[in-house]
Amino acid sequence: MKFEKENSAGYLVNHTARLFAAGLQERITPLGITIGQFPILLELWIKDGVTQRELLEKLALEQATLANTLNRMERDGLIVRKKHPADARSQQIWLTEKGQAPRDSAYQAASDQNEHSLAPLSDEEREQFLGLMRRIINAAHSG
Amino acid sequence: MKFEKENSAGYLVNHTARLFAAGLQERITPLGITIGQFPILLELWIKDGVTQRELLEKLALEQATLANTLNRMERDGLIVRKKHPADARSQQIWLTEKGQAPRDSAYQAASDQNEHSLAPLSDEEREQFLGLMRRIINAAHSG
DNA sequence: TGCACTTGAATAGCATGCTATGCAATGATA
DNA sequence: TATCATTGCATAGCATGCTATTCAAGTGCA
Repeated sequence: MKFEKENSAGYLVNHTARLFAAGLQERITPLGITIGQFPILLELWIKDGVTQRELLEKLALEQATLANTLNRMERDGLIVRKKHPADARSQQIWLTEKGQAPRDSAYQAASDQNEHSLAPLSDEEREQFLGLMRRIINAAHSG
Repeated sequence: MKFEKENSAGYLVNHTARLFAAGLQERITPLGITIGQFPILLELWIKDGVTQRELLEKLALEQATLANTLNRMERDGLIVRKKHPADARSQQIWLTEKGQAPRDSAYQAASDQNEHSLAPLSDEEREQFLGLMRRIINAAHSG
């Protein structure tokens, strides 16, 4: 039997993901944010003042991963947690000024990185690529 | 300005990679190996007795990442490091019986996971998917 | 030969992400 | 109302992967 990693979807997708991550990392480090914080910030830039649970519903992360990343974001001054008025177990998560500021630059950085990594693909191929991944993800979550 | 993560290649590829990783993890845990060890084992199953540097050339990893994972593999009894006869700085990395044993089951596990994750795609689409990723990776390494 | 440069590898320190566990607040129910 | 289950979250502990640093051993050259 044999197995070639270069023909393995799992290996290739892992490698590809690390390339994207490294590129984005480099672009957003100057903004004072990190790649793990990025998806969380994307949600908070749409709507903050939410609970961790509400945030979790929009993110493909485990609860513990989110809690840990929020800890680092609070440490870094990007967010604050405030008492929830109706439920003492939970807190509302608010962006600070420092968390709000990098929004547009971060959007731009992510767009630039996507453009850079996808440079070898035509527009049609880029759409194919996104579509294939969406189908893989949907299938994983349903079956 | 706005930015939707579900339309971002970087976000989707990260999510997809985590799905593959989680699935493979589950399949190979019973074999006593982990997903980080997997690519290294693939190379050692082809040829062991090599130096860390030779191994590194075949893997898309940083030197420190490889050294750390090899440490855990040694701790877990999958490999042994033996003195290199000609260069005291380096060592030869050999698979133990425990490192050799899971080979065929591991190949099968990875194939099964690929098959499972790619289930929603036709054969042609799977080839497209692999081809697109190879082009992204190649472009990243050359430009 | 002696000294500087390079190479091979280990380590420190960190972020990301996971599972498992703990715990307090809330809710439901007898 | 007292009890038990559920919920929301934090923490411990780990693997993976990165950058930066260190260090010993080898190499090259004056």
